[in-house]
Order: sequence, then C-alpha cells, then structure tokens
Amino acid sequence: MGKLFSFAVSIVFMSIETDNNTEQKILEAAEEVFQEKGFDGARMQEIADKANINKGLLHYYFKTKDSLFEAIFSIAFHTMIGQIQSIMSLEISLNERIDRIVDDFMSMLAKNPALPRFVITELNKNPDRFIAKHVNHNTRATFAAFINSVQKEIDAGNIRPVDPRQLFMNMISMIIFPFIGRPMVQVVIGLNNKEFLQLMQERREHIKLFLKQAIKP
Amino acid sequence: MGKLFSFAVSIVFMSIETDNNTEQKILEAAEEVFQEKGFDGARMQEIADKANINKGLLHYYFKTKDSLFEAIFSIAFHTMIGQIQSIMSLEISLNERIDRIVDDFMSMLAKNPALPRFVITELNKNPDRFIAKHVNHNTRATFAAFINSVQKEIDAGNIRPVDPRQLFMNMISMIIFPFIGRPMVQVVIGLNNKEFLQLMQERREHIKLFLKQAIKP
DNA sequence: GTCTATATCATGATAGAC
DNA sequence: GTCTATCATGATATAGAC
Repeated sequence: MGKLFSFAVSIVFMSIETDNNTEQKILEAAEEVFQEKGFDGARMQEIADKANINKGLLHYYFKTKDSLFEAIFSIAFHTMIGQIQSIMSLEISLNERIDRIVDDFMSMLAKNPALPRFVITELNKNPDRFIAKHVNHNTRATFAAFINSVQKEIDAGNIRPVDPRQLFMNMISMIIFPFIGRPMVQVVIGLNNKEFLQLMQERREHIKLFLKQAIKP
Repeated sequence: MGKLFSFAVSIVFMSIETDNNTEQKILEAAEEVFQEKGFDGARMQEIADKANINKGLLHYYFKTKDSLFEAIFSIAFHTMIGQIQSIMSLEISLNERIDRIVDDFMSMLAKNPALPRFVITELNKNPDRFIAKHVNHNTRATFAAFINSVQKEIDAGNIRPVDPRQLFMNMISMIIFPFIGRPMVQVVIGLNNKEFLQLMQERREHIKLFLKQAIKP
C-alpha cells in the first residue's frame, strides 16, 4: 500500500509539473499498450518504443513486467470502482443518483473508452489475486448505503418495488456494455464510427429516461 | 467459407457419433483454453495436455496456433451473432421478442458463461480482420426488420416512442454484461458465487418486466 | 496417426560501459 | 540515468522414426 501511495503522489506531482520525466513517459506508454493489448499481448519492447527509451532503461524503472502492470492496473481498477462508489455514497434521491451516475460515468468512459474492457478482462483472468489486493473494507459498506436509499424510495411509494441489486446491474450494464461490446454492436446495428459516437451521445438522456420510466410506481 | 462449412459438418458428425476422435478432443480442449486465457495467453502445450496428446500431434491437426484459433473463434462468433439474429428475424410482437431474447440468450450464457467475454475481447483486439471475415450480408437486413417491427408498435400506440437502436443496446447490455463483468459485480454488490447465480436466475423475469415497464406508453 | 527430439525465434531480464 | 550487448527461457513449429 505504501508503494501505491507513493506512486499516486508521484502522478499528482507530475501532472502539476510540466516536466515530463522518464517515469511518467513510461507510465503513459504502458497504460496505452496494456489497455490495448492486455497483459499477455503487451510487449516490453513496444512500451519502451512508445516511451522513446530502450528496454534496459525500462527495466531500470520497473524491474519486471508484472510490477509495471500492477502500477497500471491499480490505477485503472480504482478509477472504475471509485467512479461507482463516489456516486453510491452520496446522500441524494434515486432520480438524482441516476442522473449523476449516467453523466459522470459516461463522461469518464468517453475520455477513456478502453478502461472497462481492460479492467474486466484482466479481472476475469485472475479474480482472486486482484480482488484480495485491491478491494478495501469500504466497498461493501458503500453498497449497503445504496440499498437503503432505494428501499426508502420504495417505502415512500416513489418507485415500484424492485430489487436494488438488479437495478444496480441494469444501470452499470447499460452504461458500460456499449463501450466494451462496441465492435459487435456496430456490426449488428450497422453503424460507422461517426454514427456510433452520435448514438452514444444521445444515449445519456435515453438511459436516464429509460431507467426512470422502468421504476415508476 | 468452404473450410468453415466442412468444419461445421464435422462437428455435427462428431456429436452424433459417440466416438471421441482426436480432432474433437483438440477442439474441446482449445475452446476451453482460448476462452479462458485468450489468444495471447493460450499455450499450445496446455491445449495438447488437456486433449491428452503431444504438441507434435496438435500441429499435425492444426498447422498453426492461428488456424486453431480461427476454428474456435468462428464457432463462438457465430453462436453469439446467430443467437441475436435468430430472435431478431422472427415475426412476433415486441413483448414476445423480449421474452424470447431474454430466455434464449440467458440459457445459452448459463451454459457457456465465458463466451461473450471471449468474443468481445478478441473482436476488440482486431475488429477489422474478424468483421470482414465473419459478417455476412444478412446481418444488416435482419436488424432492419427489427427496427420496422418496433416502429409498427410505436405507430400502433402499444409502446412509447423510443429509438429501436437504443432499445436493442439496452436489451443485450442487461443480458450480457453481468456475465462479462461478473467479478466486478460480485465485488461491488458483495455476493458469493451461490448468491450471484441465484440473482442471475431471478434476473430473467426481472429484465422482462423492467424492459416492458420502460417502454409502456 | 502418433510420438520424440530439435530447430528457430521472440521475449523478459541482466551485465556492464559511459 | 541511459545505453548496448547478451543471456536464459519458453513458445511455436518442424523433422523424422515408428
């Protein structure tokens, strides 16, 4: 955890400083290559090339491919989980929560469309290892708060009775899946890249309305 | 295309014959390993071990790793696309279509939970190559029929106005995503394996109701 | 068809000069 | 810190005996 912390600090530091030092160049290159190719498909040579350094120097900064991957995956995983948790834990109504989670999540994914596929693929290849390492004690407490807030709305008659866990799955499924399944979606619907992006833009308001409509009393 | 056809025939033949010959053992082993590890993570040695043969014999049946992968991916891709298309092309009402697509798709995924992640991951790594090779001319026509049928229901006032393409994305997102994102979903909600499977069982009826509720006039 | 042995090559990682 | 050169390993693929 100390390692992660110092790493996060260095990231913040770097984004403040305009100086683009070697470590930062490596991390940017590694993020790109790992997210695109996955751990198994990524090559240290390609990362070195993209960072404009040689393999020797790459191994000087990160002794092994595993340790470099860990640094990249850790940030990606916490970006995903953090996005979910931050919205879950707010003290707002379900309608506001829907608006926030759709807007925030889709803005983040528009900037980093490869993120969910990367996290989910690597998580599937080795669930135990990463979950034990990265999931903290707050994860469950945060979701419990979400369940309570949904139950309150049901009791108040604001929405129809619905399993909060299913509702949660519906929300993140509709938000995340089109990014992960983009090539398949484009093929089946028959969309070029421009049309797909247009549809994703319209999708924000569509999902908000669709969800609210589905849980109306 | 001739290769794929003769291959499909041999699959059918094998499932009729009880005789488990070497090629069939290889394909079963390869499907397992490729779906679990992906192309880059898969090892010919592991496939050979799982099929109880040696690497030399494996290369006798499939000259290259690529050709073996192509055989596996082709079946997987057409299973996914075919599942979607078969329901799209039926002449039934939207409500019946929702019931059918949820039941059929989720039954298939329950038997083969790793399938969508495999297809989508490999498709993302190399979209052009596979789409050019595997998508036929019927793909678009089938979806056009779906759009028409939704539009007819809107015109008849049976459902509220909704973009059929968004509706389609919502359907397949809610069905497929929990299988792909299972580890993340389990962590965030806090479910053990038994609880997750129970929730997925209940999910069929949940999705059907949720969708119909969302498009009610 | 099936096996063992081997060729060939790519990759992660290290050693050592500057 | 950065580079070049090299090692060691492991993976795909082939050759050839049976």
